[in-house]
Amino acid sequence: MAMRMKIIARPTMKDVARLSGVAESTVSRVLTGTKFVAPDTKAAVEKAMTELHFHRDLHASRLARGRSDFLGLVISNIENPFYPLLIKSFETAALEHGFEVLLASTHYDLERTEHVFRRMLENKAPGVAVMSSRVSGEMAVRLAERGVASVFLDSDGPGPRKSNIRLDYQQGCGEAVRYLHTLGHRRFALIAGPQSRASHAAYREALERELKKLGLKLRVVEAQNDADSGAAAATRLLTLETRPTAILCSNDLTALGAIRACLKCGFKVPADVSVIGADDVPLAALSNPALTTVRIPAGQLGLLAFQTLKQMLVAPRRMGGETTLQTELVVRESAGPAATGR
Amino acid sequence: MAMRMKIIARPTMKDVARLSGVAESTVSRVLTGTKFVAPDTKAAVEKAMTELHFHRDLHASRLARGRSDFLGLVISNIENPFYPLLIKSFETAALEHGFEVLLASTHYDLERTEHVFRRMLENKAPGVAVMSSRVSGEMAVRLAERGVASVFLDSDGPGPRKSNIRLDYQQGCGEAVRYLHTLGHRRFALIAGPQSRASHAAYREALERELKKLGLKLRVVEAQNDADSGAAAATRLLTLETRPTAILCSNDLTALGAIRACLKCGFKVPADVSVIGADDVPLAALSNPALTTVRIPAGQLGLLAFQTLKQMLVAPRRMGGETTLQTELVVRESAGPAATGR
DNA sequence: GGAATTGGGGCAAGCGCTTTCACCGCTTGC
DNA sequence: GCAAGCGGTGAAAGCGCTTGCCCCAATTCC
Repeated sequence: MAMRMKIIARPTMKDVARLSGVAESTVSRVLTGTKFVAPDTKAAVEKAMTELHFHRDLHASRLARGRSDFLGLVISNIENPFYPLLIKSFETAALEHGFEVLLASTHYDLERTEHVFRRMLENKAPGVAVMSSRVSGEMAVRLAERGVASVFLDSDGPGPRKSNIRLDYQQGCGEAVRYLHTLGHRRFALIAGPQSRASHAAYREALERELKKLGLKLRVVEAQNDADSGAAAATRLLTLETRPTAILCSNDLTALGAIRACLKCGFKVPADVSVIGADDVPLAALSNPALTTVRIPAGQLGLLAFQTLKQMLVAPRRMGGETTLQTELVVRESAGPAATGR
Repeated sequence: MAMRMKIIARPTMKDVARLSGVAESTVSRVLTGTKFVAPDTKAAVEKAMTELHFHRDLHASRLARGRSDFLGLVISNIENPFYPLLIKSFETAALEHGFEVLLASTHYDLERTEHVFRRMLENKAPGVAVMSSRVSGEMAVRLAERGVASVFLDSDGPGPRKSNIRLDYQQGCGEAVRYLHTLGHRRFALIAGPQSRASHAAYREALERELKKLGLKLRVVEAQNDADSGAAAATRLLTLETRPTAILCSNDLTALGAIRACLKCGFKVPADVSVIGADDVPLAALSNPALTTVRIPAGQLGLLAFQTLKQMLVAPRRMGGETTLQTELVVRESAGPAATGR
């Protein structure tokens, strides 16, 4: 005689409780580990769970618990190759500590940004990391009002329940400028990202400050953050009467575009013109010539963002703090000795 | 006299209902739009909501509703530059249709994969897209058993509640082989990804089939999916007695590594040796020489995955289907006329 | 003009879990 | 020997929302 199997489509804790002959509360306790349960009771419950293919319902759990295990991670656009490593390290750290990650992109769009933050609130995320530089600080206030901790990147400092991570471009820019100077470069240009974004403006200022120390000027051309725009900007620079021998870019994509433009115009890189990027995107090392660049440690950034958030969750209703992350020059092949003459 | 403001930390629907003088059910109805509500009632409710800064609790909503609006998107590793565009298009489509995306990476790790799928179940995702080729088909069964629809990439065909998207490498490989043949190439090599993964094996077979039509053989070297491994493989190929004039790669990263290795060994690309990649990663166009490659339309893939899932959600408890996505050769600079002699 | 329909909205029973409180049977302290 | 303490478990009250059902008034129909 075949066993009469009662197959339950979506078994609940009640089913598990009944099958193992305990109360629901006990099942809950072995599930969450919040209280000690006698070994054989526990074993019986676990047996019943596997038998029924039980999976707890996290929505119910989060509702009853009153808070969720989601951490928000807000970025601007996942296609920016700077993000994947950041996301990965944030996610890994979060997972290890029992959080889930709620990833959302703003696409630099106001409406979408609004939507993203509403989503964070509606999902009751206890904390959110905003790793996009173009989100107004007002969002931090709105989050804080609802008790949500936040950590921003390159925003205007910490606030209540809001921390900030500052990127120190000075270090990396200094290294880059001195490196180029040693190689004999005297005419510097920057293909800058949109100056409306704080981080791009900061990068430019860091560069200018370093050059000033050497009594040198910086020629700035503004561009978008993509390769085409970088190529166009480079072309403009190369047709100048006194063209620069060193071109810095606020971004690796722009730099890659600039290099292509140089080659297309008949200038060798780095023999005729040196190009330095910023970010140290994974593929920077693979292009030809391999890109010399000012590295922003994306992996560390993701980890730091998580840790900062975690800390704020432990110490509720307190002011956030500020941490600084260093940048550094990564020397590869796209910069070399300055060409003599012009 | 100052108004006595009753500030509620986390207002609930009950608060909104009380303030606007209606029942909770009515508030719910204006929130979800499931039933018509008279304009002025609606206005009153909305006014109360903004006044209280009300945000609905999605966990409660999902519990009451009995299902969630999460769609799972399982990838292997977000650092693979093939994914960002795929993720973006999937996410955009999902968002437009009122879904949320639950992104998860397997990292080719069994334990982590297990965790990922449990997470999908626990979050009651009604459907999940598995865009990683190394997830066993058993997962589809486990999902289907719980009524979860799934769509896989390059798996072993459709099944109950499981659809499949097949990448047709034949088209792109054919174009690549004929293109190279026309350019005079006769000695072909493939730097193949691990043959244990179905998609890599399929790529190799497609290539061999096309070459057979021309009476040519393919020399295969196996490598990992990264640039270093590609470089090593290329170096091996170049030191062969009869070295190939055309090197195909099952992946752009490998190809980029291979090109660097060629240059390092003193071979010009494409003058001395032609290299063709696969995927068409965003930065393929930016390297030097710009990479000629067999494109896998990541954007279309993401969209298709969503649409397939959506369709299965509409038609419950039915078999899934299979769709094929074409690949195509994108001609850029890394392949050229075969060098004469050897 | 009375009956039948209909649109708008209230009531209340859950959704599946967590957690407080209470309880039971035992060991421990004096 | 009795009170107190304690480890293990159960009963039940929610968590904040959705939704089936019902009701009331205002229409519409004969």
